[in-house]
Formats: sequence, C-alpha cells, structure tokens
Amino acid sequence: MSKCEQCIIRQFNALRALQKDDLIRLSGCKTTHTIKKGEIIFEEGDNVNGVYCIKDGVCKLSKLSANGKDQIVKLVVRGDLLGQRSLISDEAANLSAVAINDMQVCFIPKHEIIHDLTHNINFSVDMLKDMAEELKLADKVIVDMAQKSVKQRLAETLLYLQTNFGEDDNGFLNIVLTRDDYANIVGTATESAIRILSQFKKEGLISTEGKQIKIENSKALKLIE
Amino acid sequence: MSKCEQCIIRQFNALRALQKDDLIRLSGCKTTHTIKKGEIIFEEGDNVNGVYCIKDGVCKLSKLSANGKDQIVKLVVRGDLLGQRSLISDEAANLSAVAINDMQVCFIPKHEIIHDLTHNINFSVDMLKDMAEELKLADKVIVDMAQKSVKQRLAETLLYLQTNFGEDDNGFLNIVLTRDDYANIVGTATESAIRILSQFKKEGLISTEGKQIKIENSKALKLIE
DNA sequence: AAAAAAATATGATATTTATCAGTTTTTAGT
DNA sequence: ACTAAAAACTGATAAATATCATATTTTTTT
Repeated sequence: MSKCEQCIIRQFNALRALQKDDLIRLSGCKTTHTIKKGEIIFEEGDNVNGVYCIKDGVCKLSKLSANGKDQIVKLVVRGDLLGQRSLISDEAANLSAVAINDMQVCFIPKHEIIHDLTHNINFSVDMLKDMAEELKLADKVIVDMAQKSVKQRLAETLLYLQTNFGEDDNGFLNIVLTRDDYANIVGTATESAIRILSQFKKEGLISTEGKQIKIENSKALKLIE
Repeated sequence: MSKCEQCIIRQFNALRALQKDDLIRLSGCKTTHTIKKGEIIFEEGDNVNGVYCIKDGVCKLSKLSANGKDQIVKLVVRGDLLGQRSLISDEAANLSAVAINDMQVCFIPKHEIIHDLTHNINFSVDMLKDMAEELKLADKVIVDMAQKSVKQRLAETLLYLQTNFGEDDNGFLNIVLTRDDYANIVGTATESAIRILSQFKKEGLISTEGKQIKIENSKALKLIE
C-alpha cells in the first residue's frame, strides 16, 4: 500500500499543509479504493464520514432537481479532495458523487481530518483557501447559468475540458462524457445538447467519433454567442 | 464609538470565535461607516484590504456579465461578513457590493483578520464553516438557475425574502427591491420580471404598492411551476 | 453473432424568454 | 408644486429552448 508521506497528489490540495508525522498517522488509517466507471461514491443525504483524496480518474458532483434532472455542479479530478464540504459543516452530503471513469481514491476517516483541522492551523487555513477558490468558481457558474445561452455554455464547457484534461494523440478530448452529461453540465435538455453539438460539427468547430469529441476550431468556439 | 467586545452582531459570523483580548484589539483598529442606499462599497477588481461586518442594512453582491447585465449572486445582510472571500484568496474582489438600503458597517483591516486567522484556530475553523455554508448555498443557486423556470425562481425569491426579511405592519416585505434587482437575482430580462410580477398580481398571489410587495398567497407561490 | 438495451440523432411543434418600441407612473431635484 | 429623469408597465414579435415522437447508431449482454 502506498504511503501518504511519499504521495505527490497531496501537493494539489490542502493536505500539502501536513507535516511528516501527520502524514504517517494518515497513512495508518486511510484506505485505498478502486472505483469503477459509473459507480456511486456517495449520494445526496448519505453520511460520508470522511474525505476522499482523488489519486486518479474523474467524478461528477451533481444534485437532483425537482423535475428529476441531475445538475452537474462540478467535476472532481486527480488531486482534488471530495467530501470536505459536508465534513466541515457536519452534515449529510448535499450532492451525489459518481465516477465518470475508473478512479483510484484514498479515503481518510472524518476524525483524522477533524483532528488536523483543529490542531494544525496551516491545514485549516489551506482548507479555507481551497474552499474560497471553490466558492469563486461556483459564483462564476451562477453568472454563466443566468446570463449565457445554452450554446455559449456548451462551447465554454468544451474549452474547459480541453484546457483541463487535454487531448490524446489523435486530438480527441482526454475525457469522454455522454451527451446526457454535457446536458447536465450546461443545464439543458439532452436533445438540446445533442442538437448544438451537431450544429458545432456542421460548422466545423468540432468533430466526433462516437462519444469522443475533437475540438477543431477553439477560436471560433470562444466567439460563440 | 461602539466596542466589538459588546457588539452582539459578531454572534452571527465567524467573529464569534474571538476572545475578549482579540476583540479589544479589533475595536482599536476597526472603523465604523454609514453607507447610503445605492452607494458602491467595492467593485469587481478593487482591492478590498479588509472585511466588513454588517451591523445594519442590506447590500447586493453582483457580477457584471459579458452582455452588460449585472447578476446578483447573494444578498448580504445584518450579521454577515463581506469581503472575506477575496481576503482569504488574497485577490482583488471578484464581485461588486452595492448598498440596497442605508447601512451601518464596521471595517476591519486585512492584517488584523489575517493575524487572527493564523493564530486562532477556532476563528479559522469557524470561518471555514461559514464558507462551507456559503458554498452549499451557491450550489443550490446553480441547480435552481439550471433547472427551474424564471417564474419558479421569482416565486422562490419572493418567499426567500419573506422568510429572511419578514413583513411590516401592513404585510409588505421588509425589503424593497427594484424590478431590475428582481430581474438580476433570478437572471432574466427586466421586462420579464415585471411581466411575471404583474401576472402574480392578477392571480392574487401578491399585491403591490409602488415598489412594495405583499405576499398574499404563499402556498400558491410555492406550487408555481 | 444475434438480440436487447442504451445512447445518439433529427424533425415537428409548443412553450418560454428576450428584445424592441412605446406609454404610464413614480421618484427626485429645483 | 413643477419638471426632468428614472422606473414600471404593456404589446408585438423574434429567438431560444423544451418536449414529444420516432429513427438510427452504438454498446452491452447473451
């Protein structure tokens, strides 16, 4: 089993603030898990009882709305923590987490995190900084949802995926989402998302091969209105 | 000048975690301000250099979108802190803050807050809890924006104002917003907000007298779809 | 490899929301 | 109290988006 002291992933989140002895303690109580694509990590209302540190893979954080549609609020990726919001508020999960592809995660029990939060001020301040960044991003999403068209949001989502996940040797986005996921990220009907992607394809902005998407003209995508 | 040690407002925010000697120190460096309705407290891009503790009044936190419309992200009220997000991230303001009615605020310089954040773990954890709560609310707004109709959002906004600001002796909401503000909260065109309010009036769900709004049938408002 | 299921795609149409243009009412300033 | 400006309102129309129906393609299961 890998050791927290030697894990480089922690540099990407608040765990970077921990010292060697803390990390050794974490190593002793953490559990490592493989999560298959499509598996539910936790659902709204679940007691999470700890924090996941994402070593590899991606999951979607979503919330079920009254009309039965899932809204994806955030993609959680390698290096991110998962579950810290609920842990800090000491509440059941507010969002559901579902794996988008195969994942490797470490689970750190709640009491260990609480211990560090209440004894290591660097850790709590770093956690606070991470949370402040998340809040800023959430505010941006609110404004985009309220003021931009579905087409603009879908174009931005594609560009976001390009910059954050990169492209493979053939130029396809390094993350594969269903059309339904795209719809649930931009907040529209699945048919609408499909239609707009088809339109982008016709206009030569993207090309597709099954679920895979290649961005052909990112400049034009940025100019969509 | 009033003293932080005796101020009850701090019970509503993270400042509750501070001890008497910290509060006396704050009292010595804080400044008290009266802000008139419509005045700008800070704008996107400004360096805020501290945190405002709202003693009275309400302000809107908004962001200008590309199409020139302001999106109101949050109403900041008595007891709330203002400016802490930017301070923690050590960035210029991400949102603008404008007074919706006359306000009384205390301004606490940045270095004092930083001092407490890095020396008082109860304070940083409390700040973290407040921020986690804000993030949860922001996530809810994202889902509402994405999945609910303008009419639903406007109905919910009215109910939110009723529960959070209450009503005066005549039954009018204890907060007065312009139709433009309503539009900027729900993320729609001003005319659309006006039109829906008119419709609510015709249906007997609300009544109005100038800018003042009275909720006549909250049960029916909850059932809007 | 065949069958079943799921996902993608497209057309037709309905509904929602934005935009433009103009009127009336309210508010603020002198 | 009068005037100018701002805000609220309404109608007509255009544009965006959702919904329903159905066909096709892709993926999964047997």
